[in-house]
Amino acid sequence: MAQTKADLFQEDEVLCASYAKALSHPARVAILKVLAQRKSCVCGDIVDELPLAQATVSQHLKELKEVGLIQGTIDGPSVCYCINPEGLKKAQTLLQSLFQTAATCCC
Amino acid sequence: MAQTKADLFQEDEVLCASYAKALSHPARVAILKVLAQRKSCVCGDIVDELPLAQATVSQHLKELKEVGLIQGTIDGPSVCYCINPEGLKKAQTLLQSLFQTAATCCC
DNA sequence: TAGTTTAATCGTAAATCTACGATAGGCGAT
DNA sequence: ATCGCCTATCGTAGATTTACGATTAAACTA
Repeated sequence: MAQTKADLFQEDEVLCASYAKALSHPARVAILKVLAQRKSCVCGDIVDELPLAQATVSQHLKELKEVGLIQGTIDGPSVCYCINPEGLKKAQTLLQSLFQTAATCCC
Repeated sequence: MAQTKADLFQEDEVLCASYAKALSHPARVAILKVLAQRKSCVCGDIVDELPLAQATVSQHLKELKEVGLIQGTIDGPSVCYCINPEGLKKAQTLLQSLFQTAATCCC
C-alpha cells in the first residue's frame, strides 16, 4: 500500500514532488554536480566519481533521465550524459515557487 | 540493501537530498501549501484538507518536522503546526545552490 | 570474425516508504 | 473521576527503493 495517491493531489504538487524525488538521493545530487563540473559527461566517468557499482549508477541515471533533469546521447560505444537545461529550469521554478509560497508563515 | 550509503557522499549532498526527500511526496508539498495559505495551522484542519487518513497525515507531518521544515507547538488539546522559516530557508539555499551549479552545462 | 569495451537490463535481497485501522495518551469539559 | 476530542504511535500489509552481480546488447578494434 505504498503507492502514492497521485490523482488525489493537484497536478503541480505531484510534479513538484516528482522533481524533489529525483533529487532525494545523495548519489543523484552528486551526479548533477559531476555533470556540471566535468567537461566530459561520459557514463563511465560518472561511475568512477561515485562510490557505487556501475549498475547502481546506471539506475540513478535512468531516474534523472526519466524526470527530465538530464539527457543522454549515444557517442559511439559510450553514452554522453548531460544536464537538460529545460528540465532543470522547470524543477527550479516549481520548487522556487513552493518556497516562495511557504515563506508566508501563518503563525 | 536499500540503505543509502550516506557516509560515502559529501555532507551537503546528503543534506540537500534529505530536504528534497521531505518534499518528494505530493502530500507533504500540499501540507506546506496549506500551512502557508491557512491562518490556522491546527493538525485537524490539515487532515481535513488532505485526502488521507489522520494517521497518514500525522506521519507526513512527522517527516516534515524531523527535517526541520515545520514545527509543532501544543495548543491545548490540539497541535498548531507551522512552517519553520529557518529550515525552509536552509532548504531553499541548498537546492538553489544545486540548481545554480547544475546550470553550467558541460555539453 | 573474434574479442574487448561500454552501458543497460535482469534478477534478487534487504531496507524503506506509504497507508490505514487500532490503540494510547493528553487535555478540557461535564 | 469520567467522558469525549485530538493527535501520536503501534502494528501491519503491500509497494517501492536501493544496491549489486550477472547477463545482454551495441559498437569499436584487431
